[in-house]
Amino acid sequence: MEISQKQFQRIRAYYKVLLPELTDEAWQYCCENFSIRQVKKGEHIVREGQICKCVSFVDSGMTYAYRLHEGKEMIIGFFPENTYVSEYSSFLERKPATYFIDALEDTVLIDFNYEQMQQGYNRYKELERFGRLIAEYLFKMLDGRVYSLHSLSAEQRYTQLLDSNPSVFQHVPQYMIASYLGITPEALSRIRKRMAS
Amino acid sequence: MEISQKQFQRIRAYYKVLLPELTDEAWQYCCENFSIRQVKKGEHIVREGQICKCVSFVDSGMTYAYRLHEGKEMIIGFFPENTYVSEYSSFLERKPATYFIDALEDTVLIDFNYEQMQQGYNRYKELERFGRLIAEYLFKMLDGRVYSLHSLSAEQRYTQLLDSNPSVFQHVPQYMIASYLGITPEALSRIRKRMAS
DNA sequence: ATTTATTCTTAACCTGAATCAATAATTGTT
DNA sequence: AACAATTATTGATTCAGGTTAAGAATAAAT
Repeated sequence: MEISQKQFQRIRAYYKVLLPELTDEAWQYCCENFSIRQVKKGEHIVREGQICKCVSFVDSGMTYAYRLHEGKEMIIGFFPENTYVSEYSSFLERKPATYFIDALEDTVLIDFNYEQMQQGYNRYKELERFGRLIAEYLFKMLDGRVYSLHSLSAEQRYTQLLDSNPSVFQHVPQYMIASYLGITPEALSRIRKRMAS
Repeated sequence: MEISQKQFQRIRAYYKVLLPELTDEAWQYCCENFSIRQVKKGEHIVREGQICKCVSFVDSGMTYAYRLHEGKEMIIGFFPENTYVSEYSSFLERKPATYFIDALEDTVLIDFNYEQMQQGYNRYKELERFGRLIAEYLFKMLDGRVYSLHSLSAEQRYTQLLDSNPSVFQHVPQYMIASYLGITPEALSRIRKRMAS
């Protein structure tokens, strides 16, 4: 599918945040190797058990990752517009994904697949660096998540999410947020009630 | 302080696990820029509030990371011999560390500081790659930790640690393991009792 | 607009782990 | 060996959050 000039611009802007020194040459390589993917609400983007083949930029829409655990959906995270999403451990190690990634709304993804990225790393020093910066960025995300799950109470985790990522509440039903926070929908409802009064 | 030839060999072996293509030239650069540090039991390696200046290879001994939270030590992780330890978010962003890293036993560290690493990244494509692989490695560690804290019960987390990292139990008092698991020492004691019978 | 499905709330009760408090077992020290 | 200090266990009590079950509020579909 075609990628519009506007989309290219947007992605490039996001690249530049991480990597100001991106050259036209390396960018050209990226442009030639992106591929675009449209996913309907409720469809899988990554399937548990299959190797995750790419890192995807969420151009528009909303995605989330979840794991089936003892019959329940445990929600790992939300990845809105203008973020990168991937089952990164599966992607890195070429092993079956341990969780799903689905579209919560109709979503447009821009994919960069494993082989293309590895080739990019080999050809362009800056892309190698981009790979490092992506990994470092993802590390920092998880670092905050570990802190939150390890040291904060359910209520503190909720308030922290409200502060740090309020837009999620516009897109995601409350029972999913509860699962993300590691509590039941009932518990979240009670926390909200307690905080309102 | 001097680094022995034996120590160099050991570290190189650990580099090669992540990065088989390490050349002699890049390795030479590393050797010239390592510095060695001896830390006594109970001493700080990284202090909360100060910028973490290096990534350290634990050549011998035992280290652990913990955060002071509401008056209590929350133990983030254990880093034994032959692993890398750092307050990596602080290191990456040049901002004050949010937790401590201490020596649990007399420990020998081999430090690679920020400026040296950045310079290495610029000079040697392979070191840039090494930086990426380190970040990816740390990502995978945290990914498992998030899964454990989010989806497993205290007892499951304990059994998982027993399976995946039994050597920790030789070096670390039980109350620290409890904190790492996110429970009290009393709760861990009860879990052990329950499992024994 | 009415029905149907989904999501959210509330209440009663249950459970795993926290807290408080005391004792037992280790480990370290002189 | 005797003492002090640290670490681990056990019991009684409390509490956050889970479970079950029902009803209220939204949203979606015909």
